[in-house]
Amino acid sequence: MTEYRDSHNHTLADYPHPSVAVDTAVLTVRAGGALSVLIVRTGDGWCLPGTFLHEGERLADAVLRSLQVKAGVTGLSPRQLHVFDDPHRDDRGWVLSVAHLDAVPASRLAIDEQIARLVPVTDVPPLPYGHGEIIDLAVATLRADYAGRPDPAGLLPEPFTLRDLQLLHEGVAGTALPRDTFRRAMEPLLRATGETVQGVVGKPARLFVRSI
Amino acid sequence: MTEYRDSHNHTLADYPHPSVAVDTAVLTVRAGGALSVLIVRTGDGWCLPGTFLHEGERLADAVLRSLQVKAGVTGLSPRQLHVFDDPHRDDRGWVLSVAHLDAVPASRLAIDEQIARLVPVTDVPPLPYGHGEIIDLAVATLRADYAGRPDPAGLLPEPFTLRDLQLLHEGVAGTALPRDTFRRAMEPLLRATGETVQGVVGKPARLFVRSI
DNA sequence: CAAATAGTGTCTTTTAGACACTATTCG
DNA sequence: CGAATAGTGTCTAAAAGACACTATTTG
Repeated sequence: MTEYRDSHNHTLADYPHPSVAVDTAVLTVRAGGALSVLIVRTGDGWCLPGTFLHEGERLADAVLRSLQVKAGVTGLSPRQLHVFDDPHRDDRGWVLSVAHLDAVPASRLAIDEQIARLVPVTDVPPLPYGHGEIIDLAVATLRADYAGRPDPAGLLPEPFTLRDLQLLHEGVAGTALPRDTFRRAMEPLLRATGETVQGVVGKPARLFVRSI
Repeated sequence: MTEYRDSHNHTLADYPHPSVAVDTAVLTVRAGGALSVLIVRTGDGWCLPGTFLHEGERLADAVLRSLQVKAGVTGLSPRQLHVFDDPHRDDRGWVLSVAHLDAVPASRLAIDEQIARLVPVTDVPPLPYGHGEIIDLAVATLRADYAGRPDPAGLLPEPFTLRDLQLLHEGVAGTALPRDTFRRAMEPLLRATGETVQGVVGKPARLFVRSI
């Protein structure tokens, strides 16, 4: 096994251990098209949902557990962003916090307005303990993911039209995207179901599913 | 402060805490141009250098401490890659490992061949505990960094010629790069000192320093 | 038909790369 | 001079974007 002995030849049990927490930026695109983040009420203000890691628990499971409690969400795939390790970050003691990103369809968020809110990422109130920084990192990460592939986080229920997909990507990017270029970039990465949307004004759009 | 209470309303002190370790892929480009990684001897085989986090210590400082001991290196800038959190990863108990990347000029590595080796990343022996995966992640991260900017890790002593820079980038990338395209991409991001190399065969090359 | 939306052809601009040419040094 | 290396002009191919055109539906 790895020799984690240091220069004084101490081993695992000799040192006090930190508490480990997870904090998560839950991102979603709301009906209006705004990329938004979930924040929860704490004492006097707001912060990202988080919890302490339980014994023998995986980080991703701790994230899911905290979101289950705070927003009634299940079955997602948290992604690690960064470990915040300033020993004086938390006044209750030595706490490492592992920041996560989780993208969630808005329809799967069951938010109790008393304890949680969904706010546009362009309009986040000041948050304590570097949580604003976590959101910035999460947004940048999600945007990078969406730049090259169609809905990698699966925010859109299948099947969908190219228009649906573009509106979603514009919500994530926070800017308009050129329609023709978007189609040419994304269509090769999709599979047409052969069906079209019925009963709408205009030429019926083809329906697609993610193919890769 | 953040409410890290879970659904059972326990707090910080109620749970056992994990040990936290750091493991580091130290990457460098050797004289021959090969991107290489530092591995250290452990009992029967080899692994990445690592250590346990001491009380109140920052992760980056633990990384630097472990490298000081294992390779006599100081003053670098470790970069977090990923937290490995499988509770059964380490048979001595519950250990979270934060994988890091640190790029180091080969000239600053003081390697005692009895306890450490520098091996090309194309020729890494099988390593235990996911350390091979850490190296893959570190290499991909370093290559992404080097794709767009001149020597972002500062592996090359200033001033340098465009040829020196290209040989370094080719070492990191593991492939040849087109000379003219490389120059046109990098020159705007450098500042010419106005000096040239003296006493070499061929037209004397201009010297540059990183400008951003 | 008008309005609305889907889908595409084509032109321009930009960029990466290929290639070849010129420039300047040493021996 | 020839060998070696530095530096650059120019052509081509590929990609992104602008623009406009055609296609198909509802009302």
